[in-house]
Amino acid sequence: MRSSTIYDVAQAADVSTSTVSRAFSAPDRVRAATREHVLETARRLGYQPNPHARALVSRRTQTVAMVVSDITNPHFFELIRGAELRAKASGYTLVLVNAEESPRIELEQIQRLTRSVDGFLLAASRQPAENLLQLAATQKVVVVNRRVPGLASVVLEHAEGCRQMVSHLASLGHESVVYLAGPQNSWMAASRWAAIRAAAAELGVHARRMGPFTPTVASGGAAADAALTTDATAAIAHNDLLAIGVLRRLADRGVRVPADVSVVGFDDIFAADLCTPTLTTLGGAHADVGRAAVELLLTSMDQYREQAPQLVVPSELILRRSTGSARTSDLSDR
Amino acid sequence: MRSSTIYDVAQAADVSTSTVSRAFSAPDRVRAATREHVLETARRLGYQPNPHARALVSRRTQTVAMVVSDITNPHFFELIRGAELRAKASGYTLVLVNAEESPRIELEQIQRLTRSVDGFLLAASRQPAENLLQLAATQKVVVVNRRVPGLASVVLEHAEGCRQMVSHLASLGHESVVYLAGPQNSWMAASRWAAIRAAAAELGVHARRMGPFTPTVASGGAAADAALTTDATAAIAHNDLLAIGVLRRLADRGVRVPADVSVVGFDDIFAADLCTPTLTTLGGAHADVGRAAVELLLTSMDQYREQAPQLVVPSELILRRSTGSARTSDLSDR
DNA sequence: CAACATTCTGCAACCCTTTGCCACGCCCCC
DNA sequence: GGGGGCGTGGCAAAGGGTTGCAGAATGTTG
Repeated sequence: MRSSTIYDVAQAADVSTSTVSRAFSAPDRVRAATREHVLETARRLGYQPNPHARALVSRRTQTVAMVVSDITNPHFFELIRGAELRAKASGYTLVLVNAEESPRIELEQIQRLTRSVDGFLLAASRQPAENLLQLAATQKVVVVNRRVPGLASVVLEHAEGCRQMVSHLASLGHESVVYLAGPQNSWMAASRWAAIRAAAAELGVHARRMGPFTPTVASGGAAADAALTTDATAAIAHNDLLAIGVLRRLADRGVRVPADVSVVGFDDIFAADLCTPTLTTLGGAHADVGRAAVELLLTSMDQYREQAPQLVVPSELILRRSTGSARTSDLSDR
Repeated sequence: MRSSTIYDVAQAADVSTSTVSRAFSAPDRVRAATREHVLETARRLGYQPNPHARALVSRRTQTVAMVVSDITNPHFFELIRGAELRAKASGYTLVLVNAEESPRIELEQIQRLTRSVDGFLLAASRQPAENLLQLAATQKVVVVNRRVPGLASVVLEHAEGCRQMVSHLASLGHESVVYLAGPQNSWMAASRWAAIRAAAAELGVHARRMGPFTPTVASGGAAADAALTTDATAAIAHNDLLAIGVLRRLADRGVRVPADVSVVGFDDIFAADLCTPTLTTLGGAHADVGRAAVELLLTSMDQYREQAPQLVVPSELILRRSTGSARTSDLSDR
């Protein structure tokens, strides 16, 4: 039972295929009465345009790809959800691609899809900037939670957020903090460290960086141990997963949080409000980030922009139980 | 800069387009030397077949769609991940579709995609069985965590799991349990209740069902309150999200878990090990479920099967802190 | 009513591959 | 030496739309 084509509709409506085509994709190029008649016939025949035939000539696939560095990171869920919803609202389909934290896989997957999608959303891309620029020369690209000069981007605000974070710790008496850094090639990791360092300097707090660490719960053990080799009274983990891993390890080692050490994370994932103690973290409307990114991508498809827009979605410091006053005595004296 | 087509390659390699096509998709229809030459030329020209042109005639898109009832449910993460990985391994792309817990949206999205994908993975579908059968008449379909006579399916074992769960509670002295049910149209909810009821009857435990509840943390409040209107000493929540909501509400109301009430969930989501108390739950290798589902779908595409296979992936009862001995006195006496 | 402008609509080429069918050359065998 | 079979490769027809161009129909104006 072959499904009906544009020919069937044309024949049934007694017009040419071009008229049928236009009735759908250029409604004002055909008289209202004719259009109605065609659409009605199409409906009656259950006609649905074949997306591949359409894509073949129009070079529009009505599909966008979202590449995430690690699909298992809960932080991306909201991002994906926002993007999916927004895409659907414009009749676009979202293809999800997992880079598995590997720049090579990321690139391979992108190559593979260049012909089948209209554009890419690159979330937390691990590619060097030049690769991205090169890609953007032939594809529509929006980078998410990363900024690359010349590329459209959406990031969750974090410079000011980091400042607030350090300031929050400073006000609790912390004089030495450690940043447990994310992956080497993560723009976010570098950017956060820069913001933390600047804020620390300004507030007279000593800040150091350790790592890099893979942003997973499993890596939290090593991160916690590293943090404990320092005199820092507060640890800022690259993300909530890492922070939760740190909390676990500290509990195992009998270090009290926040009495002995304060811990903060980034992302405000669902679990941050469940772990013990609950986690102070820099959150924000991740779904909005995803939504905005798709929006940027879609508008960039049908209008040329002199300058690539760089959007910033506000963040919010969520205070929970993992931060408290700095301990006054040395940890080893306890 | 138009990218190179099969014509360019054919011309450069001095063969016909059919030979180029066959060099790629039917390697043994062309002499080894010719094939090498063609492939080399293609490589040199950076030729990549246009997936749409290919799909148009071959009717194969190398894409499968996965429809989930709610993309924000962490339980699906592993499922999605397993499916994505398996699909990628066979050169397939995974399209993710969110049904937002709405049967209507679910159906619309499926319709929209019928022409652009080779098959559907329907996870926790909320459609009535007849809709699914009808869909399966024209599309390749594998249902996940649901069983429909006549359709290929993969489910995480839960009948035996529910038995273990009830048995675990019975051994702790619980004589009355309540099942806080999932959505009305969820096959899983019905199936779990049947298993729980059977096990309870067998073990001499009183079981009742309340609900339905939307399987979210937010609904946990109502579910907990409902549970407290009964004399049940243990609550089995439809999934971990609901269970976590229940835990929260119980804590707010000063009901101790597990001293006063035991709580168990399903899925073993990441957060189940983080909440307070940690949650006893029926877990399993969800990624395997996703993997198996894709596998079933892919094999069903190139080989006819008399009988639709129904796979069952083993589950595992994870004992944590939310279950303990049944209280001996009435809750209101406390 | 003629001349011209404006909408509509149809023709036909094109988008890029796949694939059924046929032709060719070669080897083998009788 | 002629015929059959097999391994290769080419021809050309899809596959289902979109779109530039031009002709037809309709409307406007003087």
